[in-house]
Amino acid sequence: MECPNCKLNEDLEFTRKVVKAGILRGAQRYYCNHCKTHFSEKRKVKIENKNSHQITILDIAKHLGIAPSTVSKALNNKSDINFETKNLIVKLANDLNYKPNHFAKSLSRGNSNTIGVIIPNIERPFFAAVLAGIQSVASKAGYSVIICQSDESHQTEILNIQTLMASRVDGLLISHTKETSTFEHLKIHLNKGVPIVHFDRISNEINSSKITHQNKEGSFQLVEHLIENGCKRIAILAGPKELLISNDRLDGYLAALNKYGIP
DNA sequence: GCCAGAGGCACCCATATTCG
DNA sequence: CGAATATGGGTGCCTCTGGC
Repeated sequence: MECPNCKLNEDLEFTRKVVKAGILRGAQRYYCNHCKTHFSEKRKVKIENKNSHQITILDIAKHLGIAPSTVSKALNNKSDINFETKNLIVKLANDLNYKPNHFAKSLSRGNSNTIGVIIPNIERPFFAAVLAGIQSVASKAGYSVIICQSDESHQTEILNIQTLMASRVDGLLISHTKETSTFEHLKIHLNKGVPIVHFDRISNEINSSKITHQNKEGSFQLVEHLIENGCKRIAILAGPKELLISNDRLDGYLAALNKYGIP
């Protein structure tokens, strides 16, 4: 132990002059009577990196005795690198099973290549089909998708948005809960320039992109098509409670039936 | 002087730690 | 207690070196 100011060694005189002065953030604190200053004990063991098992470009660089930036260039097919050096780096990366850290990539690039999706209920076939479509398109574009379920709870929807934004998603696709009537939790992010797209359940209160379908008109055309193709009797199956037909869709069915006088 | 190859530093950002 | 610093991985940009 040595006082950083006096630089005195740990002799008898020194031990008389330095006294323990409590614990500060896990480290022993001392007070030097000679120079009248406080100082902390240096930590002897460096805190291990929790992800130290993961191979990084630094490991590859150290192994080959070159700079990390050279490794980065080699692994990302940049032009200004020697062919043989590049081959050495790529071979070692393969041997060590190197995988890029996506968090660090998003840190430097400012984007995560990830899209957040919030749906009210994953059990509804409609949303399952929408998710399949989103996943397919996003994957082709090189994006990953994080899916959250609000479970028709406004509070859960807010928490989902906070979680997705903390994960630095590049954009958000959302279908609101039935409880949602205020949109401040979305406007904050929209004003910061985060792309937000509403689908299925939309609101005109918020100035975002919207994708919806016309239930009433679509249902009307569906029934009309059946009637014009010879159907005389039409049964409407409501299904289980969670799959009940929406009112506007039912209005469409009934309007078409009334038009053709079919009970 | 020009060019290719390589090195090194700042930056991104949140969090933990250190220090006065 | 607040300010300063370190940490993590990867990239962009600038600088340096050596060969021609």
